Amino acid sequence: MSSETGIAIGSEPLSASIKRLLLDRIVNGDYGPGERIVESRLAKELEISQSPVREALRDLAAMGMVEIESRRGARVRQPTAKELRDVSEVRSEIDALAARLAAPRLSADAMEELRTAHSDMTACLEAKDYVGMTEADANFHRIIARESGNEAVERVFSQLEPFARTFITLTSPDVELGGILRQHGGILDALMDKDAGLAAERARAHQLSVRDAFFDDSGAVEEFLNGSDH
Amino acid sequence: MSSETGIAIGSEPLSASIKRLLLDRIVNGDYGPGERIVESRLAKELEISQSPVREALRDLAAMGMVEIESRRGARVRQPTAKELRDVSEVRSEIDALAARLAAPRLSADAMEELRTAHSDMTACLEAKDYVGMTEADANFHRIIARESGNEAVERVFSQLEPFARTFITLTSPDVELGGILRQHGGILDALMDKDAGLAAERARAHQLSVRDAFFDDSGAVEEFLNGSDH
DNA sequence: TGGCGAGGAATGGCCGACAAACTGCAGGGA
DNA sequence: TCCCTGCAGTTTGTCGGCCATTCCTCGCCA
Repeated sequence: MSSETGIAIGSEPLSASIKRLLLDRIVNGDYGPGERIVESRLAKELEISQSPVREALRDLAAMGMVEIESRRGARVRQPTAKELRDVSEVRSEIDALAARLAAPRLSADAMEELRTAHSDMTACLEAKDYVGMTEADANFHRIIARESGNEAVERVFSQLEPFARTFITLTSPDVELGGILRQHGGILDALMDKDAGLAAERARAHQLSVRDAFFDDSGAVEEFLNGSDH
Repeated sequence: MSSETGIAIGSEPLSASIKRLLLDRIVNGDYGPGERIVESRLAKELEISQSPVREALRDLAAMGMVEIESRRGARVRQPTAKELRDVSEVRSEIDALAARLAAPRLSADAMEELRTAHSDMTACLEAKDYVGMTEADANFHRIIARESGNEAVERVFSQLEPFARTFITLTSPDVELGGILRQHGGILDALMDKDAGLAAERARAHQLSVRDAFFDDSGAVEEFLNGSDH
């Protein structure tokens, strides 16, 4: 389960719960691209005040998931195909750096985590559980980012990661997911061999192949390409 | 002038003005590292309500300039030397990517901007105007990021850039600033030759040399290294 | 003497309300 | 017919206030 209607989780601030709720709705496509999110309306729907909603929207704007124009409100950011490519391109460098840094310092525990994430993903693919697969996929890369020991890498990664989720949600059946798994396997192998250079190169190639998928495999994404090119 | 006491600028939201004000105070060192920023106190000082202050703090937290703990308030983030190194390392990849992408598509206007930023920086160095120099420095790199045509590069860059300013503020007289200028010159030349590979390599080397400055040149920063190394 | 719990002050989180700003539309004049 | 102007509805940005939690101090008890 990801999230139903319930919001409160323990003593966590309301705004954080709302942020997660909105993120879920966005990456799952409940909110259409470009759709407007009205603070007061959402507040009424959730039976809370405007303030926490406002804060959640600000956080999402900082992540780039929504766009806020002064005095004109927030709307779900529709990443153009170009932007998703842009993000993948940056990810190719970030993930390569992460892999290079992580390789020599991977603990046995972390390797175990990576193997688990990888087999989770394999299982999800066989079960055709694409949502679960995106989560496992994100997890795989997140572990590497964390194990890089570089806080800036972690932060940048977590900012860019939601875009990847949007991608897979949009293109799920079209993309050759088995290829992603194989690439992950290659990265995993290189990391276990503590071959930093190879791991970095494979991580980079992986993201670049994701980038290129936006052209070839996905008709669904292409329709977003509305004059964003110069 | 950067900002005095006045806050309002045109019809811009209050929170944005406050954000700039706080950023100024932080990078200029008016707020000590780790110092607490109390919402109600600041609101009273500026004779406004809590809400815009709160929002500004949230924005700064998203940038990593302050740290907010739930129910425990905000404090100025003190980047450890390790973290500044981390950021520089990420920047080395981001800036290299930016330079590589920008090289083949640089317009004449953009090149002119770059030359201007470079000579501004030179002038500031001669005038020993270190604050102006940080601004010109930031500008130089920002132009390249913008001209990369990759929105994700731009966004990530703008998130990481304030850390660099902290760096120079902290280390101003200690670092061999002339070296930075020479490196900028090298990047500029490569860009004008539209040599993407060379520009990228020089941009990367530039940031890595910044990273290494945290060890050699600055005693002021070293005191922050409190067990953050593993 | 030292640890521990009660009590008070400080402060963040959330609320409900309101004014200013923006949007869209209708009506009048060129 | 087209553009400018005024009006009404909607929504943001800001306000002031209240409650709950956290932090700190002080007195109690072992």
